[in-house]
Amino acid sequence: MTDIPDADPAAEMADALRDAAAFRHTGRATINDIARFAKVSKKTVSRVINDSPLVKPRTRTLVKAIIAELGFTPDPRARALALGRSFLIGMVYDNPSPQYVVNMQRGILDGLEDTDFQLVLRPVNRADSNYWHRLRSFIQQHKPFGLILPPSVSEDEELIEMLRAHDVDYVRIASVELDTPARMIRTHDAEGAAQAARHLCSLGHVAIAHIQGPETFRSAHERRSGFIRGLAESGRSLPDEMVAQAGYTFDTGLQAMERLIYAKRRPTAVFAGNDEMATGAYVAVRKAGLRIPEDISIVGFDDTPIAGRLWPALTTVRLPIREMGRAAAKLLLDQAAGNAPAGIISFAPEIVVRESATAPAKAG
Amino acid sequence: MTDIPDADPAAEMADALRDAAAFRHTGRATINDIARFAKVSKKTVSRVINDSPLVKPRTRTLVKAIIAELGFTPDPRARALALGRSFLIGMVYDNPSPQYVVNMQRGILDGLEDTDFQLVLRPVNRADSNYWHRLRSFIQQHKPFGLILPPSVSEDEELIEMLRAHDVDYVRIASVELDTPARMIRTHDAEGAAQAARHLCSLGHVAIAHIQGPETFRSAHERRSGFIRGLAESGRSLPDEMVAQAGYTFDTGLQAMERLIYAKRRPTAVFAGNDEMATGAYVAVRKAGLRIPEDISIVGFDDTPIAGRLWPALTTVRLPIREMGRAAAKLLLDQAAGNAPAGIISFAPEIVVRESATAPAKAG
DNA sequence: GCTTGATATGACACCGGTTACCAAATGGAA
DNA sequence: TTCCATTTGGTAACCGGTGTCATATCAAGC
Repeated sequence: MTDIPDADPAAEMADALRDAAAFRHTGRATINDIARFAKVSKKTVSRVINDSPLVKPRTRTLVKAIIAELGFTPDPRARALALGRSFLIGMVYDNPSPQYVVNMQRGILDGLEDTDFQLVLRPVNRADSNYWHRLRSFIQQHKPFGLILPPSVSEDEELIEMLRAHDVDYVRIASVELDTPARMIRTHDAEGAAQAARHLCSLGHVAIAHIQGPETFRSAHERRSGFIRGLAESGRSLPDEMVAQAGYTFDTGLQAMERLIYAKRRPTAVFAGNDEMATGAYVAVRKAGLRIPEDISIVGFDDTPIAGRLWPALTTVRLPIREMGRAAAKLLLDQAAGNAPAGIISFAPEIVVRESATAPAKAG
Repeated sequence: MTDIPDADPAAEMADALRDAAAFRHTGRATINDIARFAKVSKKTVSRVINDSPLVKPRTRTLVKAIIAELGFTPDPRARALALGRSFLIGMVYDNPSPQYVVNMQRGILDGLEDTDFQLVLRPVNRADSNYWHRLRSFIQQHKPFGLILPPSVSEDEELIEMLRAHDVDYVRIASVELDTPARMIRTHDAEGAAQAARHLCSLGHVAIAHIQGPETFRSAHERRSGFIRGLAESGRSLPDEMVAQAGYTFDTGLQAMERLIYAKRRPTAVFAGNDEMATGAYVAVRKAGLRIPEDISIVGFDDTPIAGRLWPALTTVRLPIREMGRAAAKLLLDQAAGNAPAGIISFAPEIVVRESATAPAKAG
C-alpha cells in the first residue's frame, strides 16, 4: 500500500479519541473542546450537531465519535441565546378540570421526552384582563419555542394573532377546525356526544337531560349539538327544560343536577358535558336519596382518571387526552422542523361503557 | 443660582427620556440601548438591575426611568448563560397520587409568580435505574436554578449527594427532618395521623384498621406510627392483622380494603394513608354491599380535591399541599438570595371532619 | 493643597453556542 | 494542465448579559 502514514484515518481517530478520553474528567465539555480534539473548527462541530450536509463523512464520523466519548451535549442556554428563542414549550391553560390538565401534561411530557425541550406551565385566567399582558411579557422575555393551547385558550383568536406577531409556533387543541393541519389537533366531540346519546337511547331512556358546559367553550356547544343529533336519530329531542347550564366544574355540575332532579319532569338519564360535572351530579343524586344507575343513569365525557374511581364506575366518552398531549408536542416539534402532517390530526372519542348507565326502571 | 447649565440633572433626565421615547417602537430593548440613552456603560445598567449598592442615587434614578420608559426586562437566556445557571426550577416527583402533584404544582406556581423563574416538570420513576442518570443529565445540561423535591424523591440521599456535587439548590418536602431549615419544608404527618386516631376513638370505634402506604415512603411510616400513638392514648392498639399494606394508589387501596373486609374480624373504621387509597376503599366497601359510614367509617389523609368530591364526603387529614408548594418555592428563592429562615418551616396537618366517619353501629 | 481611601464608573473579556463571510481544498470539464 | 464550480473549513462577530480589574471621582484628613 502507498498510504501516506500520517493520514491514516483509523490512526487519526484513535489518537483523537485517546486525547479526548484523557480529558474526560475535566468537567463538562464544550463545543470548543470537541473542536480541539477533533482538530477542526467550532463551526464544523456545530455543523455536525445540526446535521448540516456540508461536512465530509469522515470528518463527521470523527467528530461524532469524540462527542460520544466526551458525552458532550450542546448547552441549551447558549443555543437559546444565539438562536433567539428558548427551548421552553409552554402549556397555556384555563381549564376548570384539574384532571384534564394533569393528563395532558403527562402527554406533552411524553412527547418531549429525550429532547432538549422543557415543558413550562402557564395557567391563566381568561377572565382576568391582565392575562393577555402577562402572557405577552412571558413571550417577549422568554421567547418560548412554542405553545400548546388546549381548550378553551385555543379558541382565543386575539391570542393567536399575538403569537403570530411574535413569531411563536403553537398547536391548538380544539373540537372544531380552527386552524391549518400543522397547527392544530382536532377532537370530534360532537361525534362522541352522539355516541352517548345512542347509548342512552338504546338502553330505553326517554326522559334524557344534559348538563351543559360553559358558553365560553366551543366544546360545550359541540357536545350539546352532537348529543342532540344522536338523540334525533332515535326520534328523540332535548327540550330546553332538560338542559341545565353549568361551568365544567364539580360544584356547578352538582347544582345543575339538583335543578334537574327537582324539575317538573325528572330525567332518568343525564349526559354531563365532562367528568368533573358528572362527579358533581353523582353527589347531587346521592344527596337526594336516589341511586345510580337504578334511578338515574349518568354518562360523562373525557374519561379522566376520576371516572374509574367513582362508584359505580362512570360510563363516559373517552377522549385520549394524554395521547392528544403527546401528539400536540410532536406536532409542534415537526412544525418547527418544517414537516407538515398530511392531513389534520384528529382523535375520535369513543364511549366507554361502565356501570353508571343502565336501562331505566319500569313504570313510574 | 450658579448651576452649570449642562449638568442640570432634571434637564439631563428629560433629554434622555425623550431620546428613549423616540426609540420605543424599535422592537425590544436590550441593556445596550438602556446604556446608550442613559449615557452610562452596560455594566452600570447591569448594576442597577441587580440592585448593586455601588451606584450613585442620581444615576440609579436615571437608569431606572429609562428602563421603565422602554419597558426593558433583562433577557433570561443571556443572564442564564453569563451566570452559568438557568432560571428553571424543577419539580422532581415520583408520586402515585396525581391529585397531590397538581396541587403542589399550583402552589409552586403561586410562589414563582412575577419572577423570572419557570417551573419545569420532571416526573421520574424511582424504580427505573435510569432515573438517576436522566436527572443528572438534565442538571448538567440545563443547570437548573433549583429543584423542589416532594416525597418520596426528597428522601433519596444519593440524589441529594449528586445535587450538592453539582451545586444545585434544592428544597425537600418531607415528614421527617431530613435537612437544614434552609433546605426543607416539614410536615408533621405523625401528628395528623394521631388526630385521625383520636377522632375515630372518640366516635367509639374499637375495631380499627389501617391501610398503609408503601414502605419506600417515610410518610407511610410516620402516618402509621402516629396513628398507633393516637390509638394508644385511648388504650387501643393496632394489631398486625388490622394493617393492610398498599401502595398509595387507588387500586392497591381497593385491594387492601377488600382484604380487610373479608378478614376474620371486619373493622368498623379504617384509616387510609392517603386520599387516593381511601377512594379505592370506598369502591371496595360499595362492591361488598356495605355502606359508608354506617357499616364502615373511612378517614383519609392529604385532603386532595377528590376528598370533597366523593360521596359521602371524605373525612380526612388536611395537608395544605398548595401552601407547601408555595412555601417551597419561596424558600428556594430565599435560599438563593442568602436569607435563611429563622427556624424550620413546618406545616401542621389538621383533621377535616366531613361525612365518611360516624359512630359505629351498635351490636354486631 | 495634596494624600488617602472609599465610592462610582467604565473597558474588556467571557459564557457557549450560531451565523456571515471568506479562504482553501477538491474535483471535473475544457 | 488549467480553470472554475463546488465542497469544506476557518475566522470573526454576535446573541445579551455578567465578572474582573483599572480608572475616575470625591470627601475627609493632614
